[in-house]
Amino acid sequence: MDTSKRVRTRFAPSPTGFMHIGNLRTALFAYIIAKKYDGDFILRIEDTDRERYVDGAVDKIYETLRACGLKWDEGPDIGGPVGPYIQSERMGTYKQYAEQLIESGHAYRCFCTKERLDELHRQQQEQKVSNMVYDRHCLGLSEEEQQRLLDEGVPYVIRQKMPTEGTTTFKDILYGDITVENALLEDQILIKADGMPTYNFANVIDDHLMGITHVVRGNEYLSSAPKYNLLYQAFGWDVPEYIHVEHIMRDAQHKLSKRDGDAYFGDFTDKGFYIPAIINYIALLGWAPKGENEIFSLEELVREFDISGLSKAPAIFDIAKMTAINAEHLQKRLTHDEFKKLALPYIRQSCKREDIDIDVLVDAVQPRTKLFTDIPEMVDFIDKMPEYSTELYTSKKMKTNPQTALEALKLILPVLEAVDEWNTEKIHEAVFAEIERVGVKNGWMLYPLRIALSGKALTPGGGIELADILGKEETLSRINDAINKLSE
RNA sequence: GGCCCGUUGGUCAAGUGGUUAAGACUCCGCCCUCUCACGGCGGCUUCAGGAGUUCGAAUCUCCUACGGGUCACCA
Repeated sequence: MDTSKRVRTRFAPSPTGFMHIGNLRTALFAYIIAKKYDGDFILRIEDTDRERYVDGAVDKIYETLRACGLKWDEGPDIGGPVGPYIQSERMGTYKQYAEQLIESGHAYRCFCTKERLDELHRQQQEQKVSNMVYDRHCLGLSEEEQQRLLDEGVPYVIRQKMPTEGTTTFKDILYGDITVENALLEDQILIKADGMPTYNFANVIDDHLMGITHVVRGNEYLSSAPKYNLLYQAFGWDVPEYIHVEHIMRDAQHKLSKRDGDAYFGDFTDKGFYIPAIINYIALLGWAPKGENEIFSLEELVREFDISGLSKAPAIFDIAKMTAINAEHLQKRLTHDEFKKLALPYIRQSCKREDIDIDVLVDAVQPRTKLFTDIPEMVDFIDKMPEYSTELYTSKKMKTNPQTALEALKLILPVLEAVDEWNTEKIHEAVFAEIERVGVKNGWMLYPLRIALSGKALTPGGGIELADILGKEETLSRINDAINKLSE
């Protein structure tokens, strides 16, 4: 990879809806590469297709990129030296360059109607033509004929004139040199009948004018890349370096699509994923770090990234792995305060009580949270003791059952009543003194306590932690209730 | 169908002619333990197939198979 010039990459989405996770990953790699080499990351909106334009989609792009921390150095909202950064505002430019190509003999006007093109296509299919390309009907038009059609106001497109012989080679950093026969290349449309440029043309013009040095894009553009090279050559411009990244798949046969309900960025935040973890995971899809660690913040990704770690094969999306990465971030990377801030809204979904020790609760919840959405169910027993069966007191391993539980709770009640300073340490001290005095195993005493305070088989923390969270009054009250329940 | 690209365990993947073929996730056991989780230990499972080149191939070459991409006045 050539980094002798200032590196400039771009993310060039079309405002056609939500942010696909594969698209976001392309943006991520473009961002990382720019930042890795202290370069610029540019945002350009490709809105040349008026049919597919969706209102609000541009805002969605800004919003998602910002949420992910992919800060752009130049873009439609903040401007920059090579704007405008919205293609629909650059119309004159494209037309002008296309005309230039006509004059230099690299392009020509085509007046073919949609009907003729459809018919041509139908015939080619019928005859099983292997290389179905435009038949260059309008290339043979005389000057006079062209002028006549122009005068009549017949709509036309501008097509690129491909060489009929030889080969074209382009270079991709990942794939190396790829060579194709020029005869196989179609005379692709550069300017549409409505005057708008096609993606294929606008891209080349903008990437050049904006000084893009490295084009990071989806693998679906790999086969059209030779045509771009020919365009660059026709203009006498330097060709940028390409990095085509493979798709993210649902399984070996299918790309991740909206049908699966988990193709868009928003789908994952809705499911309780933490944004830096999403970024971390998608970076790992199709890229492998040098070392063994795979938990990274965005800044660390920039530091660790190396182009040689990129994969040429499609990667299958694995929600289980993403969940594990998410858990790592939540449990290990976040401080108590950071986690508290993010988790509180989820805690409050099912736990409204204010008279509990929230910090102890947060500490209990954090190491057990894989997804934020796990939290409400985890803490719902705090507001209200759930209905539960006394069979919960039975544990083979702890050697407990409803009878021993009643015994244990009766012993523990006065001990807890006597605790003055209500915190985990003091409660622990008092309870363990009692355990020692009675001469029983920890579990024999503590397991029943946990059940009595929660009514659940699984809880965030053991009996002592729960007691601390609930406070002295509530703890004693719940133990009394349990004793009554077990006495029946 | 033509052209282009790819193929290491269930998944992500390291590996660039000589390795007991890393690591992570998943799953299963065991340990730790006041449940679960965490943590620790261990296990299952991999070079798509076939020819070559070579003393030696997951690594190089060719063929086959399979998969993906592309063949729009969409991007």
